[in-house]
Amino acid sequence: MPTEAPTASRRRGELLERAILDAAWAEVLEVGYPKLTMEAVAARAQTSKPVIYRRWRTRAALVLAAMQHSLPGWDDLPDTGSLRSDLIALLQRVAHRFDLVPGDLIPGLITETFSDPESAAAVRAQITSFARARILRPVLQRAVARGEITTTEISPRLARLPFDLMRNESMIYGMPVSDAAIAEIIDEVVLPVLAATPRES
Amino acid sequence: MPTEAPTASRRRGELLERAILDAAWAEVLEVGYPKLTMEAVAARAQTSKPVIYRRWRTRAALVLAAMQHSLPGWDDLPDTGSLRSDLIALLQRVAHRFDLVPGDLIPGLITETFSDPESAAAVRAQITSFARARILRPVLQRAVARGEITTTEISPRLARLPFDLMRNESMIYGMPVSDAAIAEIIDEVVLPVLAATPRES
DNA sequence: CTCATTGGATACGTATCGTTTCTTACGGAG
DNA sequence: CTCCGTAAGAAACGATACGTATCCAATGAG
Repeated sequence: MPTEAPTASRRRGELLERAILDAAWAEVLEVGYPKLTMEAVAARAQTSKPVIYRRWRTRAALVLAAMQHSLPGWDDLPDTGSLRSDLIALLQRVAHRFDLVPGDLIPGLITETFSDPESAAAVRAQITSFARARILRPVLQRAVARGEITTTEISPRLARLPFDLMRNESMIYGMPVSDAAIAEIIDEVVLPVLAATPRES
Repeated sequence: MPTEAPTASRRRGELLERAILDAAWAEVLEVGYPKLTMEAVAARAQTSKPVIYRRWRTRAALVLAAMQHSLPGWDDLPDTGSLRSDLIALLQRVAHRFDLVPGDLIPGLITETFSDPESAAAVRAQITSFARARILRPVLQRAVARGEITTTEISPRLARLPFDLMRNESMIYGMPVSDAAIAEIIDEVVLPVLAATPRES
């Protein structure tokens, strides 16, 4: 009787890959990004360093893949009755998503990919994935239908604005973005600028 | 005749401290934050590791001190004639200040101080030093005098807004913030929200 | 059944860590 | 001018993780 399951059989392909990504994500959650080592990931996944290095050339690439593998997708937001409450619900959902990611991970990835434009772009794409998720769009459409605003055609900058402010808040303070901060962002910045902008004559 | 000046004499106190901070800053500029090693700093400063560790317990503390030691202060902004051009000038100055700091440094410091609240707060204080510098205040005062806005009494959130957006831009893209981005920030966000906000009755 | 592929174990040399030990230069007190 | 406490500086420590090379065996395709 072996004291520990000696790796029932030798894994390959998808199965092995998922095991490594799961191990990497578990390591990030447990020890944080700066203390994550390839050796620890290999040990946790019950494999060896070369197997990992064959697939991901750097720690950053591995962890980015692990993050994409582990984070859930975006569900639709229910209609909460007003633009303001829709926005609150949206940003609270963003905040909850941030909570799934250790606070040192995003800045860590930015730092380590800084001198490699390709990986830096990959990190940036992940960070700004809100844009691709088109998560703001339905909120604006409902607001137009209610007559609260006049158009969904806002500039890219404006569409980014709430998310940029959330990301900034999260990175700077390194803790969950509070409901109070969300309310500030919406009431003092987002709603005023949405109200002011599409006023054509 | 010695091939290299063998450290003319043994330095102490202020002089030594400045030499170390200068060496640390030079290293950051040369190799970037992730590749900066205490040994390299010691070598460049012509001293030894224990001397550094006696003063700063971590790499992050050393580099933060080096940054504070090396960055210039804030000069007053000349009156450029309008709120918009004043804001443009202000954010361009912020952008130039960002250019003095390698793009991987701030996220690197955030990452490494993440699990030590005290150092994290020190980093945060440095990052948000715009607030303490009260650099926005005179711009608003002049705008009030011109009749462009009605009050300088804006909320802390609004006072942070331009800087938060600049910082976000800089961290995400890891390159100098373009004049186009500055113009977007001002024309699509800051000015509209300033115009919309202090409208009482 | 055979064989090319690739997982997995191991070990290598290197780099840097943070600390310890020891010597010696400096500079203030008397 | 001398003495002596303080701190600089050199060297070496064990530890850890790096990224790579080598080797063997399990696997699955044909």
